[in-house]
Amino acid sequence: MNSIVTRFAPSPTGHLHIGGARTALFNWLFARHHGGKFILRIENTDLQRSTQEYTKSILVAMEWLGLDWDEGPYYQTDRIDIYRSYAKKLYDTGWAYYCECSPEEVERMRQEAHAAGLKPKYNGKCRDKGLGPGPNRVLRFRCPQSGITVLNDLIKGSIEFDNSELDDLVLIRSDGMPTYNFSVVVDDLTMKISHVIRGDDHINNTPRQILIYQALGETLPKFAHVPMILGPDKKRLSKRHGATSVIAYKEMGYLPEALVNYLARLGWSYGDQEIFTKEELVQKFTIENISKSSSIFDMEKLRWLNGYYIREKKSAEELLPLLMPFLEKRGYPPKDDSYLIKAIATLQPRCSTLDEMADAIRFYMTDEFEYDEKGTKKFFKPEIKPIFEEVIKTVASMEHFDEKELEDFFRNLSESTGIKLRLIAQPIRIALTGKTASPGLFEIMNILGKDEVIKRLQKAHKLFLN
RNA sequence: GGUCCCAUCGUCUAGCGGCCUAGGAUAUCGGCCUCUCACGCCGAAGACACGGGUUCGAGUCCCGUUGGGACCA
Repeated sequence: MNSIVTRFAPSPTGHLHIGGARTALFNWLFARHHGGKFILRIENTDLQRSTQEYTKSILVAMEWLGLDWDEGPYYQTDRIDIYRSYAKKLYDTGWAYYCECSPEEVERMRQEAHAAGLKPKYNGKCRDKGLGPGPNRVLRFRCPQSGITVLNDLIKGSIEFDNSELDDLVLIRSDGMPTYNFSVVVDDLTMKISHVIRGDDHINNTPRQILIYQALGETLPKFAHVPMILGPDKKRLSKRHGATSVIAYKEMGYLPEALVNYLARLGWSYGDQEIFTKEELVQKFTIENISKSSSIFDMEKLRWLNGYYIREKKSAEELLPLLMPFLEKRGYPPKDDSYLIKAIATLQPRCSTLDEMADAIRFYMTDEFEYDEKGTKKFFKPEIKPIFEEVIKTVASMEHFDEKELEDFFRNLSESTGIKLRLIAQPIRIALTGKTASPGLFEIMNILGKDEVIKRLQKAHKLFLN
């Protein structure tokens, strides 16, 4: 048994987003790599913005990604007493003091300091008043006024902070709720977290947290601050960049394996390798290989990777149940599994997402589709009419109607008439699919079946060749 | 504004002082394959932000500048 313990601690104020998912993934990978423990903790002390729906949604997203946790989910709201007992400890040892300054007063201090060209911070007015607990009083940390605090970050290296830059942060608000910087310390130390792996937007919070650890006489966990994920405009990835939640990618037809692979490679690398199974990631993941600079979320590469997983890493059989919800959403008439599997196999190299596949599969599901207007104009020329009729006639009389027989027939027809195969194939393709691009003609004829093919050919004949 | 972080092709990255004429992936473009579209294969174009040092030698180490980002306000 080793003592590696990591955690993911989202606030349920929104769906699990891409950045959070990657942080969770890195924590999970690190724990699994070392045979340690991965804990899930819900930081819901922001009562105004936290909801149960978002909590649920985050758990669902974690499960969908396959990031299983060994303990939790713990909820901070269940742990208020713990925070208060640690707060009392700090108060009893003189590391914390009560402050009765009103929010307006503190705001004024900041503005005055700012106006005077100083750091805008709390001026320590109540520091030495010796106040006890009481209504409208907050508990503040007695922050050292001098010296430096060093953060030895596993990713960024050694970072020094001047303690004089820090002010006496609030530990417990007047309503009795702990602040983020306090609860996170208490949680991480009581849960025996060995490695705190989180976004580097927390770097500036870390010296305060370190000072609290020290005041409590506790040993520090290791810190690893991973760089942010940015949007194409190099700003922190957010709603205005479009889909940012894991759930949204699920709904767009991305596979969890592809998203995990993509996220793992965003800000982390293993030589030139691009494709990783989850087992490989667990085996190969190290914090040393996390890059120090932020990275831009590249939807195009995710799309490529998802397409790769669809065509190379999944069988048509495996894809079927995953595709079903997308088919149902479109209200297609039901089809046999064996039929669908054959259809899916022809679409695998042609689709990057399940959503695309559900669109592309339309002509297999129904003959109610629009005909590509430019295509019909271009390929249904009067001179093709006798050929088209010959096709209907011969195809109707075919015995096997398999790919070989079909291909032989079309090639012979092309040769005997001297008309290029594509000029024969394209109107047929449009008649069967409505489009000028599709899977192989003989494949789709074979899958659709003779009766359906004849039916569609006759319909197109009536529409475009009369 | 203050503090902190970061800096290799458009993007993700390899590189941890000589193996670099800077490699891979994606995207882009061209070719091949071909019944169309994809897939696949082959090829092209494309980067060490800038300036000083250190060193026999710097993408790699140090300093500065510039640029970007985060946090606090």
